[in-house]
Amino acid sequence: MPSADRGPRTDLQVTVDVVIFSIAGTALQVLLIERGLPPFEGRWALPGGFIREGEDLEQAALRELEEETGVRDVYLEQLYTFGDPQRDPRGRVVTVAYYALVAADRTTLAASTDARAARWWAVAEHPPLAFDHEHILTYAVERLRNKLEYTTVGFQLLPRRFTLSDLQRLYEAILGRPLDKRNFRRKLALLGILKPVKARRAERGRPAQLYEFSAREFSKLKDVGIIFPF
Amino acid sequence: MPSADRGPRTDLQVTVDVVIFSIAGTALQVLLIERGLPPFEGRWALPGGFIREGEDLEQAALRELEEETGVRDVYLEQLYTFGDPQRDPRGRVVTVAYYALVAADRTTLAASTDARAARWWAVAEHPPLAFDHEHILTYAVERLRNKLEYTTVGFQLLPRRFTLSDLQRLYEAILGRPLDKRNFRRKLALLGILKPVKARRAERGRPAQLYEFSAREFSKLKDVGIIFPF
DNA sequence: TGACATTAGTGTCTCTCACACACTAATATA
DNA sequence: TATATTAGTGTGTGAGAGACACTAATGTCA
Repeated sequence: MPSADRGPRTDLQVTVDVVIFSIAGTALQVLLIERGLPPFEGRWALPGGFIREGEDLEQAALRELEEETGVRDVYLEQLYTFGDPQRDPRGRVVTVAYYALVAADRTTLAASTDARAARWWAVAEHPPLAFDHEHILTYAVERLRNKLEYTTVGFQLLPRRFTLSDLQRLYEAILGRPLDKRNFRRKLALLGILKPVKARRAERGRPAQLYEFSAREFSKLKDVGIIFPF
Repeated sequence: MPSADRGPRTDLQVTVDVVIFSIAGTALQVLLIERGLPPFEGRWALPGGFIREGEDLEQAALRELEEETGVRDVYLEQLYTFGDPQRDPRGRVVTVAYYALVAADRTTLAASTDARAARWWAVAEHPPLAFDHEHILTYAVERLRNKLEYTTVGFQLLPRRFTLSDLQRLYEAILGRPLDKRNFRRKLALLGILKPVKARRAERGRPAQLYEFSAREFSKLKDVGIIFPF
């Protein structure tokens, strides 16, 4: 905390940047915005902006998220704070990065009343990014992968009802490696946090059982400190 | 990133606070500073201060660390960024919290040329803290516990040479629960990252073999993605 | 000098979980 | 009715986690 050190500085800004993830088919997607102003005009960047008066950091991140996607109650987690003095050519800008997980069916890509272009990119094929956003994105993907292995955050990326194959594809997309179907399903069954609903879904091939995530059962597990072991 | 949003704000500060851990005997310790100025005059607080011009966040944390303890090359990790608008009565102050691990034998508690009182407190018995520092400390302890279970950060808290009992006491102090001696030693042996040195240490009872941490062997493990499984 | 207190050091068994692995079932369509 | 496509199911093996109790080496004190 401030002591009788040297005085505070004033030419300094704090922003919040949000890495918004979603899933499309078999690929992990990230929402990017094409910058309309210098610096990095025309380059793509993570959505973000200055924090406002009286606004908590997480509130600011939620606001950015809602502005871009129209959704509100999604998974959001603080990622890391980047403060390299050179990271923004305009001056000293410290940014607090968050990442968010948005279910594919809920995202409406907030009508671009905003003049800026915003679109989803497959993480594996995204364009060059402005500022140090490449770094932030890489870090977010890494964190997401780790979290996936010992929590259930991944469920946030699926619609309310989904098949076990959906879930497995999700995990494979994020982890970037194939998983064994039987082992995957066995672990899931062991956890007992999915409940089958009275509906099936047929697209091609044999129809698949639909499931819902059972927050009830899950909270029981959390109480006992059990986590999601993929 | 800044867009054509509303303009930046100027009455805003960024500080860095550092939770500095050490081990004394059987208890986890944290370094606190008694505040000499309002707000919270007379209260104890985490060491910290404003970031300086052209100074990276981590540099700022290292500087605070060195000012208080005189040590430089220690384990330091960014913890979390706290930005509640009410957290500092003087105005909007966003703080980036770090935590550091300092070996007991290296800490010299930098001669208090500084007028401020600084001392180690057992985490379990620390006094009330200023600002939201109680919250930060709690979070740091939690993080340290987690890290301890899947990395080797804990070694940073011991002197270069130590006994297996020292190491076990360290783990028990941080985790707050007893560990089985044989299981503990077996896992350690399996990792193969400790090398015995030609010396033993006797205080009371049977003299104990001294060990050193083998960074060589450890880096081999890291390459393969193996981690410390306590 | 021998009993005692104190700390260091050592193996085995059981159970759970991770991982490898291949076939049958249900539907749509040609 | 054959074929393509996706869903669904069980077992065996190996590694590691956790429970558990005695012997060894030293210092101290009667």
